[in-house]
Amino acid sequence: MKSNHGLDDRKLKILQAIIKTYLETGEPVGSRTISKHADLNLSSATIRNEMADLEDLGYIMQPHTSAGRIPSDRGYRLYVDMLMEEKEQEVTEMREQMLEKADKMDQILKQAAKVLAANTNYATMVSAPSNNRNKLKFIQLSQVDDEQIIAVIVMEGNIIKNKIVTVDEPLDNETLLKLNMLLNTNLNGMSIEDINLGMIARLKEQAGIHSEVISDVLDAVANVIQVDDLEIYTSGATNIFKYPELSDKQSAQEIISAFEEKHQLVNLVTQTLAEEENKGIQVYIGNETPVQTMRDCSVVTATYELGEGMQGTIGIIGPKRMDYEHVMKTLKTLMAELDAIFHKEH
Amino acid sequence: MKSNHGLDDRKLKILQAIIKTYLETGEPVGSRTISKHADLNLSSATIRNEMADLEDLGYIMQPHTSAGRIPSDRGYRLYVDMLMEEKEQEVTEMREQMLEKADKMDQILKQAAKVLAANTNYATMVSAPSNNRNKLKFIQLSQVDDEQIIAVIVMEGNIIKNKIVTVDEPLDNETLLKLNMLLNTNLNGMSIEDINLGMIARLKEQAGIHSEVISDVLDAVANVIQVDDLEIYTSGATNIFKYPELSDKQSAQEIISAFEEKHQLVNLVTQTLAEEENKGIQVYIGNETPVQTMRDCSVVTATYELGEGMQGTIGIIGPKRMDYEHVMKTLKTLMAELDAIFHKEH
DNA sequence: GTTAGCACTCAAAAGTTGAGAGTGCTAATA
DNA sequence: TATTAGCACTCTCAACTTTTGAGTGCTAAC
Repeated sequence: MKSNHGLDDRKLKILQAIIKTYLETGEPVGSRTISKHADLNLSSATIRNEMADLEDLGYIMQPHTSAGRIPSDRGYRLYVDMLMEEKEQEVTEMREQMLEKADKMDQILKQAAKVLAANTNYATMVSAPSNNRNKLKFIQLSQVDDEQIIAVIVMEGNIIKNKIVTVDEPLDNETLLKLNMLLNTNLNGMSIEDINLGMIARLKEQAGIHSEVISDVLDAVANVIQVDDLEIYTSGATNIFKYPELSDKQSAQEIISAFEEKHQLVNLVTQTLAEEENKGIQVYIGNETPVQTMRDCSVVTATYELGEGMQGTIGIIGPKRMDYEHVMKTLKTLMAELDAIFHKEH
Repeated sequence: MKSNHGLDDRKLKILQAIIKTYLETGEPVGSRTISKHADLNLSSATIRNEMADLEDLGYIMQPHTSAGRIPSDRGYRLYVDMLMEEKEQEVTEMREQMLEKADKMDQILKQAAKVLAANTNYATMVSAPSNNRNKLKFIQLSQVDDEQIIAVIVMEGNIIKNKIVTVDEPLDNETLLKLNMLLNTNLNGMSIEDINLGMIARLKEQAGIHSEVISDVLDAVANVIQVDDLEIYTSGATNIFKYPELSDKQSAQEIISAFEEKHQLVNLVTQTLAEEENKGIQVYIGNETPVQTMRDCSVVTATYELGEGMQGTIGIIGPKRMDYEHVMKTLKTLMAELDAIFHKEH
């Protein structure tokens, strides 16, 4: 009884057995089922007594009298916490930078979501790393036609953004060269957070009559890196149909909507990134979730880092009776995999 | 009895009444309901006789004895064909080019899908125009760092693509300039279909020792414009939950999957684009659909053209008892709207 | 402290019934 | 001859009842 949950060893074992069985079947589990469990040799009657206690303590509950028991959110929580303790040390090491070489980052992340979904049979999401602290690596303006200039912005990690800027009259080659020089010497290595008003004023001043172009370009830079621009890739939303408890019309509609309108998932990302203390894997059970429509689900998220404060989120959404053990293992593997990919194609 | 469907006027009217009523209610419609219809003054008994005929002819059917009738695919087809005839002339004019100024084309199309879904309460998809025949407008190589060159490719309609090319050692400024000149003078105004082996050989020859870079860039061009790259934006997939006949687990799962894995929708796009004769609006009813998973739906598609053979597809997917009239009208309006948007921001 | 046994509860599945909607057929009507 | 009224019949659906079986709590015995 060292932990603060106030359960003796036997109760813990029974609780664990209940949860595991429930994870497999999705049906309330009765005393008889548990009594047949190999490792603890107890009659169903004894189990019943213990179950009554566990229910009083709030770890399990009955959907109705004379049904078996199902784990409560609190029960899940205890179970997950125990799992976490076991895995903790292994988890920490996997956060490694997978920076550089990501021309096709979007494709890789999309694929990651897909693989994860296929592997777990749950719904998954992967957010692209936020670019707030990412540094500018290269900016270039080019004249496309008489009225249009294209600004190409490349950031660390080879994230590329473009913006068409419309001008009244074409800029001559020399001016373009000058502006490019100006932008690159001043902005190289800066993050969006580094670019303050003073710097902007300075740039504009130096640009002279072309300050407007600079303005537009800086707008583009800011815009391009905006948080609400946050790309989110999803996969396997329809997996929820595999779990009857989530696939009544109402729930299915809500959950799938969230996956369709990805902005609903942004909460999940920001929340996950906000929880500093636990940078590894996080589990939201039922009402703990930041996304209201997923209150009947469990959500497991992990933060990955591409170095330099660029971090993204991976999430798995499934029923509360999710196979937490497998999910965590798979998350870890995926991280390793991603790592390998980002490094392989040097 | 001018048309070849072999129905006299009265039968036609009754069929129409049946279909319209069914579109509203979603329930099988009985003879009594129709007999109360204002414009044809007939007793239910007469209607029954006519209904029996219509059933023999395959236009309607009974889900079971002593239920009302529902339209068969063939019935819908006739109904839709008649609608089409009415609308045909108006439809043709709306195909106008909405070329130029589409830096944010993707956002506009995404929004278009959303609006369409909100307006119709069906699921919608919008495909970005295929770039097969789109012309290159501007290509530029720039050195990003020692090992990397970025190729920026701008096409008519301001569709921008990037590709990072890795090189063994940095190219000096002069070489870059030369290569840029080479690429632009040769490729400007060409479509991907225009670039043949001869041209490639010529380019490589002129590039001398840097032919490899040219190779990579051309690969990039080809890749970037690939058909399977076909962007498809979707919205309102969960609308299908509004139609009981589509929202049993099985169907919902299948349909929503198609929307999630957009590649399943590619068929729809290619098929639509393939049907040359009818460039306006197309309707696939039930089994007519090119997407197997939508065999219980109706799919209405329209082709839009951005000039120069760049065309995309808009699709609406809903139950067979779709409000065809409204859908077609909305499709038209959307086209007009898109047109306005693409021209407003000159 | 553990267990066997029994009465009790409840949900889900399987029947049962009645109402309602709709049909097909026949005979009467215009 | 085309239309209609009327009636017997069919079938689904919803409401209700019954049965079954899993599971419980409690008590008394080990």
